[in-house]
Amino acid sequence: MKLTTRGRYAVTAMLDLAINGGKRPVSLADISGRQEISLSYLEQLFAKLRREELVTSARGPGGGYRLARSGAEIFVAEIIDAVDESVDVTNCQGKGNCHHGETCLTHHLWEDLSGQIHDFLSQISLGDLMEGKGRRGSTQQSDGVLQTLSLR
Amino acid sequence: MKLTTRGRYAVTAMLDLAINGGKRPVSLADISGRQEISLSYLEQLFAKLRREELVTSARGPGGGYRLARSGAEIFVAEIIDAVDESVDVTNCQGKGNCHHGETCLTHHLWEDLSGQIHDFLSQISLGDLMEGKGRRGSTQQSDGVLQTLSLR
DNA sequence: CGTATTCTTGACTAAAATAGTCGGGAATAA
DNA sequence: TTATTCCCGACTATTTTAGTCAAGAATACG
Repeated sequence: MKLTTRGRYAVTAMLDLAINGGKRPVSLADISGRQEISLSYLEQLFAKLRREELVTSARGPGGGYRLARSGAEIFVAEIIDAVDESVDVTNCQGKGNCHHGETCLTHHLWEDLSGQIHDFLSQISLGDLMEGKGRRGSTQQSDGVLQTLSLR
Repeated sequence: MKLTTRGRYAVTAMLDLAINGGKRPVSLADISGRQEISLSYLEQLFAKLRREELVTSARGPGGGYRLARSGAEIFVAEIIDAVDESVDVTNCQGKGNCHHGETCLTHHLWEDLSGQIHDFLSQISLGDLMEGKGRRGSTQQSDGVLQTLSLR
């Protein structure tokens, strides 16, 4: 799991799609204009999002992209995974140069930690973000993880 | 909040320090050897960790670094914040070029999301990682957030 | 049919971040 | 006094990010 501006762009664009996409598909030019992301960069991102079947496309005038599923069924982790190939934690794996097992220990711990972040982001959907459930300090009632973490 | 290999290096190094640091300080050369991180790169990271008062240093033979507090009081988020300056989400802020408020909306949502990740990592200490509490699928009992997220 | 629109693809480039190098210094334990 | 270790700044190579460009394919619409 990696968390960079590219992932942010992808989540933002998908959120734009969730918000502005009704019956008609949304063109990348529209998203580009609203979110101030360059068109060609969006093209690259959406090529990956389409490959991972998070969006569907329609060519020609009036065409564009649609969410492949409802916003409630698309999770932030999926979006980030689609555009950000994850880090390789394989520094020492199998090489046997781990003195006293320590090298492998910390690597493994990091793997787990990044796995936890992944699990966490797997529970937040575009729908949640739209409804404001993703907001810290939200006063909404819910017994999910998001509420647990609304600390402020 | 950003999550890159640099942050991983820092967490790994701090974890090494937590594990191998008893009465005596731990030299960067030791960490470099164990974790296979270049010495000079570690120097840069520890300069920042020291500035943020997460570690203390001792010069001369037998010198090195110590955790500034106990592992139970040092949280993953602090470490990552110290070495990874956070992303600037200020693309449109104050510029008034947000058509229909949508641009600001998604930016704000992203800010919140990344804030949640930050909150999440603020609850995991080096001590937790050492004890294995940070492990997914851990069978240990605890009513904290870590347990909530141990999904597998 | 023709044309404008939009996705699709690949190659290329500029800028920034990451990871690492180098060399000189200052403190200090032995 | 010497080896060890932190400390610091400047420099460099590599990778990633972000963006450009150009050509092409599908398709709605007049």
